[in-house]
Amino acid sequence: MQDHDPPITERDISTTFAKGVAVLRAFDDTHSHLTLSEVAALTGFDRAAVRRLMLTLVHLGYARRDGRRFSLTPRVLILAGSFLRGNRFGTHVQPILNRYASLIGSTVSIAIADDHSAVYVAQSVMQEHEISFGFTIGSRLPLLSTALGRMLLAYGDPEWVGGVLRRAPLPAHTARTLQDRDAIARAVAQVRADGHAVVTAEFEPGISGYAVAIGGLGAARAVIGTSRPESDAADPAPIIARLHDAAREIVQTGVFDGW
Amino acid sequence: MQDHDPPITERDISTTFAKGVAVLRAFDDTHSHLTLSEVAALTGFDRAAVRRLMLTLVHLGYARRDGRRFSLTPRVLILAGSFLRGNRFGTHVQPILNRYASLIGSTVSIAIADDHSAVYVAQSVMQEHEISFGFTIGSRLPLLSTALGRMLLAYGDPEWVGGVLRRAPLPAHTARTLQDRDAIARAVAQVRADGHAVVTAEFEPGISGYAVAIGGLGAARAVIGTSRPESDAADPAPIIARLHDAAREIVQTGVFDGW
DNA sequence: ATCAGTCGTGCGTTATACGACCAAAAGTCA
DNA sequence: TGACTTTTGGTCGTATAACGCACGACTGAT
Repeated sequence: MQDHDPPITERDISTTFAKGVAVLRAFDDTHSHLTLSEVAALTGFDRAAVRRLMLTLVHLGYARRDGRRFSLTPRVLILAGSFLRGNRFGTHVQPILNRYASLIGSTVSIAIADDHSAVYVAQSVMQEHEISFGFTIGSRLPLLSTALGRMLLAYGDPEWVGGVLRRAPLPAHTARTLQDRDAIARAVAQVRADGHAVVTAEFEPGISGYAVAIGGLGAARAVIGTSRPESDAADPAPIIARLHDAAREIVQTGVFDGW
Repeated sequence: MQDHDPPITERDISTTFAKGVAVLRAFDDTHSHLTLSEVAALTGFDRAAVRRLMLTLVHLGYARRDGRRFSLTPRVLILAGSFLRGNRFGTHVQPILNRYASLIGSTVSIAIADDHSAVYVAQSVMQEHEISFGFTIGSRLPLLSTALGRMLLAYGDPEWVGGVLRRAPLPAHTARTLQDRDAIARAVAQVRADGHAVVTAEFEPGISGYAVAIGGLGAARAVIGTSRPESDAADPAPIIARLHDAAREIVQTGVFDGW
């Protein structure tokens, strides 16, 4: 794709390892306790292979088994922890999020694209606010119907974007969810032109989402955004401006540099 | 070890997958940008194998390459995110930590054992406090010289504990770091008897650490603790009591159930 | 230009994945 | 409750893919 460093990566990639990661990822918020057969069904792999891979995860301590059901252990947090530490996430990125969340007055989140979803990978924390709306790190949002998602699409690889626009599921979360894929494509083009995305009530009724890219048109793989009651925001411009400020600061950390 | 569910796991574990995970884990806070040779040296694997595994990670989007150096991408956060969501971490565990941190007046953290270290996997967040002392999720502490570590040892599998007591590195972080392994073993036994650990100035000068187990003697794989200036704490009992309260609440979430 | 270090590749050996089979448990219906 | 069907987990042999080693090319210093 954008791998210009080594000519290309053909098939000197380890399918076994890739499958293992896929097995690990079969566990998400809706599937936290799975049987071997369920994992096999979710990943499309052979049950025998899934069994070996799952037992490997158990052996390494990343999964536990209780009878026939497997689940992940907190040890998987270590996999992310090394990245967080190595990139000074807690000391450099998190404070930026917290600061702008205070300024804006609503929870600020960073998301990246994964499959057909935008996934929260970081979020501001505010002592008072308890929890915004149940969306936390790891939450998945539809790319097509949210501000974060459309911002990711606007700055994403055109080939990938085309595929998502054509094939990604498009459930009508609300009465106002855009159902016309061509219309969504035009909306994404507009987002690209504007440099920011505002989407109202297409995913959660009465909620408007705001998002800008972290980095420039070809360099951005992550987006930052917030959401607030639709009624709140007569003028989105101040919010967008703040988000751009935050994005600029985050770019300077280098954590979200292109990959 | 404690796998009584299936008789035992012998060699129906996938070494390729295990190696891939090890490669992923070669990236920590002190090694965030590595060459193939460095990864090979850190893991002890062949360079060719490391190359395939790294390219696999790049292909999957979990790593990037810049010339000859590889580094992880924020996508690795997704691996943890699914666990966090699936176990309602953000909505159930995190508030407990935050609440008790306010009560106690210092940052509260959860750690698990990994290799010869205790690793932070969760931490309270306090808007005001900015950052406690540079220790964030992913931080590694020596098992032998910290309260969190000795608590993990006190409730850990005896065989594993013996190995750690005998073989784990024991640098003298401060002038007061216990250097006699037998004395540390006795201290760990005392911790097991007490049900809590207090360690003063053995890791950071002027800082006392406090820790209790999350779960009972055989069921605890995680510990919760805090640290504060040595001068603060004439009487550790109230702090320990609070930590026990927090541990009880966290046990009820089931997130840290034995594995 | 030399030299040390690193990366990429081809081939023989080793180990993994796949599919089928069997046993056992779970679910179903009378 | 009983026997039935269905599903699940574990095992075994074989084709296939990955590993490890060695060699050659390249990069970047000194």
